[in-house]
Amino acid sequence: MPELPEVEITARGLRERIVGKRVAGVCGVDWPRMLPNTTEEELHAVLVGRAVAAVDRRGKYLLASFSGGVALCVHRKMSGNLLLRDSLAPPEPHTHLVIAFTNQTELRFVDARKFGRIHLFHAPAELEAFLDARLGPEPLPDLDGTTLARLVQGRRARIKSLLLDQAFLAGVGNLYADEALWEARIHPLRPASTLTRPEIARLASAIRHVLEQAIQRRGTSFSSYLDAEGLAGQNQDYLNAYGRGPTRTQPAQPCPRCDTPIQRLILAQRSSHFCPRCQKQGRR
DNA sequence: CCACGATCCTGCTAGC
DNA sequence: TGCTAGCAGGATCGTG
Repeated sequence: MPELPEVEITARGLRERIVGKRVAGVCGVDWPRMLPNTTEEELHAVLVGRAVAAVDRRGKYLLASFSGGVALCVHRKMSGNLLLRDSLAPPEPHTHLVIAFTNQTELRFVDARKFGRIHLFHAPAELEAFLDARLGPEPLPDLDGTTLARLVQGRRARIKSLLLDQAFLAGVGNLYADEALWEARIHPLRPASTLTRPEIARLASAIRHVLEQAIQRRGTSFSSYLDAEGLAGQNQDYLNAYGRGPTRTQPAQPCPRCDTPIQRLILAQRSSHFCPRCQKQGRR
């Protein structure tokens, strides 16, 4: 599940390698629904001959800008990967879009689950409007207690629901929400409005910390995440809460802080993992 | 404002 | 061994 750190690593990898490269062709679309506002034909017509001007990230979106202000906005959802390959390299299964460059390399969008989407924008203002309608502030580099307190102000939803809401805060998903709440010792179901100022400060710093650590470890390859070169990250070896609750087949793993078995609960149809001793529910 | 359920997809695995 | 049912989950949308 690519969240902010995984998208950041991919963006950095691609930035190094495709900025300045010129598009030779667009092909391979076998799943039109992945292009909600364009088609393979339009992408080909618009992109061929243009050079990549920049590769950026906003929230979990990867942005590839081209000369002339055209931009692609990629959301990988659960299983999508963006791989830069030699044009002669054997094709990956589940490739749904290929952007070929004139230097014999190509960017491949590979997505087994077909949840990923790519939008085309013709001008920077269109892209900005799309992102602004969906994304709250970026947690990196400098989310602090004051900012988070302001965001939380007047919100009575459960804190984890807010962390998953991209319009509340951009880039945090299920995995890093669980990790940040564990680190800050806050129960996922706590109504946001009941968080104390010290708890909010701890949470802000925990969010920054778990994201920065994951970036240093080149992302969490929990299921299918790979970077632009097709390499796995390392952060899955350092998770404290996520994936450590009991499952149908596995007993709960201990909390690394206090050895209490990690618990699991379903919130917004997603698993939440937390330590019942370190992360007290408190009053509701 | 907030919660919840449905939707979209398919690889994986438990269990028969 | 081979099949099937159930699970996972980000964003969006409709309902209460």
